[in-house]
Parts: sequence; structure tokens; C-alpha cells
Amino acid sequence: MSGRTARRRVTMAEVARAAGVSVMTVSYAYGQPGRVSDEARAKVREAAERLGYPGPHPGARSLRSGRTGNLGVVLGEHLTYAFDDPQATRFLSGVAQVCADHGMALTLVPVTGSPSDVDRVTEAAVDAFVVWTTADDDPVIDAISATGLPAVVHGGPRRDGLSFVAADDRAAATAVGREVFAGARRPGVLSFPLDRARLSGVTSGAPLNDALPAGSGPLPPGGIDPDASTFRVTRQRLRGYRDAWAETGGDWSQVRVAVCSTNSAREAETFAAELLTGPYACDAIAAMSDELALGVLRAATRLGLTVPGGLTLSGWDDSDAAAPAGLTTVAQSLRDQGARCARTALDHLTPADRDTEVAWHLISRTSTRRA
Amino acid sequence: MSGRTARRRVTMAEVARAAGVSVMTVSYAYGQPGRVSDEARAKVREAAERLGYPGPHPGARSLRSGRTGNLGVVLGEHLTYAFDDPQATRFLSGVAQVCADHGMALTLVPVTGSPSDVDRVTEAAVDAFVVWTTADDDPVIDAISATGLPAVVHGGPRRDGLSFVAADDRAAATAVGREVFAGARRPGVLSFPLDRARLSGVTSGAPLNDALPAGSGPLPPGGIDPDASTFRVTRQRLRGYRDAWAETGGDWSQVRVAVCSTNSAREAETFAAELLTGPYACDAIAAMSDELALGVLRAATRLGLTVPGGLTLSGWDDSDAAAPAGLTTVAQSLRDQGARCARTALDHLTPADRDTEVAWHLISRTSTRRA
DNA sequence: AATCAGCTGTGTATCGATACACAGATATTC
DNA sequence: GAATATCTGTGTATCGATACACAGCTGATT
Repeated sequence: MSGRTARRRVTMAEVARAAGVSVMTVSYAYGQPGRVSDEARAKVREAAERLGYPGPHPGARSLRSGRTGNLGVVLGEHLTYAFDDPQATRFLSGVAQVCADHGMALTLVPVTGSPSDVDRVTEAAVDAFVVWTTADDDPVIDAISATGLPAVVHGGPRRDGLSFVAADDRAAATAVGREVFAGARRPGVLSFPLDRARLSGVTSGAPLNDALPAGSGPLPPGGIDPDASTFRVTRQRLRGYRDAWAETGGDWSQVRVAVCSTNSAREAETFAAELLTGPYACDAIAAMSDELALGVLRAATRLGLTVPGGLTLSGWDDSDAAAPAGLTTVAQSLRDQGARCARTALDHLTPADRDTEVAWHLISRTSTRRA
Repeated sequence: MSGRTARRRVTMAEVARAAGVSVMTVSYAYGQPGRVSDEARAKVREAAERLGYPGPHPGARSLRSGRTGNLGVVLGEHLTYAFDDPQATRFLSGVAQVCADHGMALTLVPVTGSPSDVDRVTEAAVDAFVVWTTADDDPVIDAISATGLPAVVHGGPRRDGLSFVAADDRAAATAVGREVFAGARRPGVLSFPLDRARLSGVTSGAPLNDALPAGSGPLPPGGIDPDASTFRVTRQRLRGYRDAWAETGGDWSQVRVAVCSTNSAREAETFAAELLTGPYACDAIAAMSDELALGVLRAATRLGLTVPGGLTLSGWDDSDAAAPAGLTTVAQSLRDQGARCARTALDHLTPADRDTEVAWHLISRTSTRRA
């Protein structure tokens, strides 16, 4: 197929012979340049150049030395999420910064949601793993655990032997929920997926809640049970919203919940339109990301609703678009968290340091400033 | 340091012994499951599970088989650009899609702009390279060439033995330049960096042009010579803009040029403010990206200039923000180009198919619709 | 003068798998 | 019924480097 003649790889032994030194001298010249004299190093470099030696074979090096120079990143989502989802992108920017500082390459393991994802993980030539939010029952987590390599899980799930980095999502959700639900009568929530099935649709907080409309989408009937979500982040935020609404004397069954399968404003806009119309139209919506909240904002604008007059609204993450939109939100630096995950994975921190709760704070803006 | 006892890796031979089969049977059970009987495969899986065997050692596998299951991506920029620059991100999304389809991991090689970048490239355990726009004289290109692996360069430079994918940037720049410079009297250009020095600042098209202000920033005096830029994309676009302005009877020395060191609206806004004020204030600006153009737009708004009344403006790439802003732009799908690069790299296309010119088209919007 | 440490160079064993070639058993063909 | 093809299992050589231990030499230390 290829027009290129398959060039045979030049070996270290050939370079050694050409340079008139031993193989080990060549090896040291590459791996530990300080270990050899300037003269020997020069001879090696010259011979390598002349023969077209590209440097030590990475596979052979890693077989013998046990190190690869790669940090593996596993997303619970399709590989393209790394570049399509703004939250993942910010997180990975932090991971990338630390990788660059360490001279480590960043390997994105190609998960696609299929069972073979497990094989992709075990085949990955890496020194450590960083895992982006995954469902409690995702077999990929067990595969990572089985490799015995250092691994840091961001957002969940928690596992013995794996480090864990996350914010107190429940407390944060309670805080922002208090703000957005204050004075509300018909609260709504725009949620991330509940579990690996990633079903989306609109329903309400409790089963058999005749007072609320059935809603659309493939979500199973019976309402949303926060405790049943297998994504830790989703679960904790739903619990927090529930707590906040309960503080006002409300009941979870009164809360309408829309579940988006992706973190996109487009999908959010569709569901928000549903939440904002009909006899049970929400007058307060807590969204699990700023992207989702911006979708709500678009739907509200189209419906002629004013924010915060006709609708209060909150997001999450304090993305670039949040401030211009006046969006109340939970600020947490995903970039910092990515950096922290990468550092923890690469530095082999002691167990005591390995589990980290990261900071968050509420940013109160006009979108919740009810008159 | 680590609290974890360094678990010794279980070897394939141990699994073979425990399963009562030969090593090769185990190897086949993993690498070519169809090669062994269901019964043997079951025995192997059971033994592997029992012993905690994580699967074949990736390094050993790659040493013997010559394949790694990794596609390497090299950015001419710092590694974090992969996730910070919107253009790079879209390109990589396409690369990632193809990787996922092939079950290949995506390895980002950690370049930081230092001389050791060359080592990072030769150390990378990959089967092929995709290279994102690099300067003609970047030593990283030679290092990639030396590996003898298939490599595809996006945007330049061109090299024997390396495939090349790019749009006809000069023609596209001419087309959009015609549009934005039509009826203009004081044209300006907002450019990407000219070379690896990445100097930024404001100057004009020709040396010793007394008619124009000296400008700010560390750019060398003497004006901008399009032909001297070592980034192919920058060079071709500058030439195209020059061609377009020449068609109106204008001279390149009359064109004011601002060079941004990064593709960010923030930096663009600063330089645009300079281009848009003073006795030589531009009334038409061609920007090399939509991000830069949006920075111009912000500066114009602050200065009370109307677009297109007081200023015509063009961008590049047709990003999401371009349409809402009414921005005339050159549309090209970086995502498709990323996918094409990855496919070319992974499929070992024949030489004839290896150089690809990608499609582009002009999208004319209100930002150039001069009354 | 004797001892010791540091620097530089070398040879060999080894990392953990897969390519390859071969052999026996079973199914298929004429 | 003989010849041939297919399926399954095995043993050995080998991929290309680095860890390790050792040796000679130089200069410093006492």
C-alpha cells in the first residue's frame, strides 16, 4: 500500500559499532547524558546522525525500564468529548499543563461506550491514569484498578486504591439551590445524565405524581430518585437541590426534572422550552452547568420570559459566558482540578494526601435576584 | 513514597502455567481470540482473573509486534494549546473521532517551545504522527521525519516524505480580502505570528514608510514582508491580502499590520484599538481568525465605530460566534481536516493520495456590506 | 605511600511479549 | 480411501533496549 519503502529501524548496537563504543555508552548518551564524557557523546551523536538513528525504541525502553513517559486520561464519554465538551476541555487543559511541566505525553484512551473500552484501557502504555467522571458501575474503573498503576478519579466513583478528587457537590448544590429556589413556587432542575444508559427527557421528582405532567423523552416513568443516580456528581447535585427545596418546606415530588444526555445548550433549550410552558411552567430552574443554563436562557427569551422577573436561573462552573449573562453559578476551577489530578497521579502522593476535596464558591448574579 | 506496595506484574507465562496451556495460547487468547478454542480461551480468562493478570504488557507487545496503537499529535505550540485554542480544539475533535473509530489512542506530544521538544518527539511511542501547523524551520519536523513513521502535516511546512493537508490559504485570503477591502482607504490586517519568535505588535506593510505611524510592540522596524513569514498559513494569507489590496490599485506599504502572538480576542482587542485610532485609523480590517475579528469588534464598539459603516471586518473559520456577529469569514471545517489528517496517517495512503488540498468557501455577511 | 571517592567505559542478563514454523486432529473433497 | 484443507496447540528465537555489577583511571585525602 504505502509508497514508502519500509525503512528498517537502525538499532542501538549498530550505532555503537559505528561510533566505536559499547552499546551501554550509547544507551547512556541518550538516557543519562551526564554519565558519559563529552567526547563519547559527540561520537555517538555523530554516528547516530550518520546512520539515521531515531533514538531508543520507545517500546524496548519501556519494557526494560518500566516507564513510558505517558499519562493516560480516560473519559467516561466518547473520546471526542475531550475536545467538544467545554468542561472536559478546561479540565484537560490543566492536565496538559502538568504533563508539559513533567515532560510527559498525554494519552487519551479511546473509549466509545462499547464493551471493548476495557481492552483499550489495558492496552494503554501509560505510567498513571487520570479518570474523568465515570459511573459507579463502569467496568473501565475495574480495568484501571487491575493495572495496579497509580490512578486518580475526578468526580467519582470512589474506589479503594484509587485517589479521588472532587468538590463537595452536594453542599454546593444546596447553596446555589437556596438562592435560585428562594421565593419560587414551581422549581425545576436541568440535570446531567443519571446513569450509563444516558436516557434523556422531562419528568418530575417523584413517582406517581399526578399533579405534574408526564413529560417527554424515554425516561422511565416513576420520577427521578436522586439516590439512584450512578454518577456521583449528578447524584450529589440532585441531593443538594432536593435539600435546598426541602428547606423552603417543599417536597421533591413537586420538582420537575429534565435530564439532558449531553452538556449542550441546544439540547437544554429544547427541554427548557418544555419545562417553561403549560400549567406547571417552572419559575425557577437550577441547571448543572452554565451551558445548560444558557440553553434555558435562550428558551426563556424566545418565550418572552424575563430573568429574574419571570424565571430565576442558576448554572454551574462560572464559564466565560456566565458573567456576561448575569448567571448565578457555582465557581470551581476545572483547570486547577485537572492540574491537581495530574500532579497526584504523577507524584505518587502518600495515601493521606491522595483524597482531595477541592474548593468551590457561590457567585451570585442577577439571574437569581428576584425583586 | 507511595503507600501502595509495588505490586509485581503478573507475567503471561504464569498465566499459561496456571491455565495449563502454552504461553502462545495465552498470547493468542488476547491478541487473536479467534485463533483459540472457546474452551482454551475460557481457561485463560479464568486463570488471568484469578492471578490478577492485567493483560499483555504494552511495551513488550509493541517491541515485538512493532505496533503501539497510538496516534501521535504534535502541536507547534505549548501542549495546553490543544485545549485552549478553539481552532486546535476543533481540529483535534476530528482527529479524535477517527482515532476512536480505529480503536487507537491519541497521544499528545508535550511540546513547550524548548529545544528538548525534539527528544519528546523521538521518545513518543506512536505508529504515526499528525502535525499541527509548524514553522518551516522547526527542528521538530526533522525529528518526525527521522522516525520514518507515517506523518501528516496540517497547514505546513511541506516536506519530502511527509503528507500535507491544507487549504489554498492564499486564494481564500484574496477572496475575503477583496470583500473586506472593497471601497476601503486605510486597510489593516490582524495577523497570526510571523515566525517562531512570535513577536507581536503593530507596524505597517513596508519598511521606511514614513506615512504610517511607527506602532508599538517588539516587532522589528522595517515593516512586514509576507514572503518572509516562516509559518506557511500566515505567509499565504498575508500574500492573499496583499494581492486583494493590489487589485484595488493599492500598495502593500499602505497596509497597517498588527501581529498577535496568540489567537485570542483579548490580545486582538488591544492591537485593534491601536489600529482604529489616530490619523491613520483603519477603515477595513482583515483578521486571520474569527477570535481575532471578535476582538476587533469589541474595540470598535468601545470606540463607537459602527460595522460596516465605519469599519468593514472579516474573520476566518466560521466559528460558532461568527454568524451571530454577522462576520464575513472563510469557512473551512477544521474538524473534517483533522479527521482527514488522522485517516491519511493511519491508512498509509499511497503517495498520490497523500497531499490533499481541502475545500473552503467565502461566507459573506453584514460585516463587509458597505453601504 | 596508601586509601578512597568519583568518573567513565564495558559485558551480560533480562524485561515480557509475539512471529514463525511445525504437528496432530478433524473435516472436506473427488 | 487417499489427498487436502482447516483448526488448534506448542516451542523457540527474537524484538531493542536498560539494570547491574565490575574495572581501570584520575585526582584528592590523610
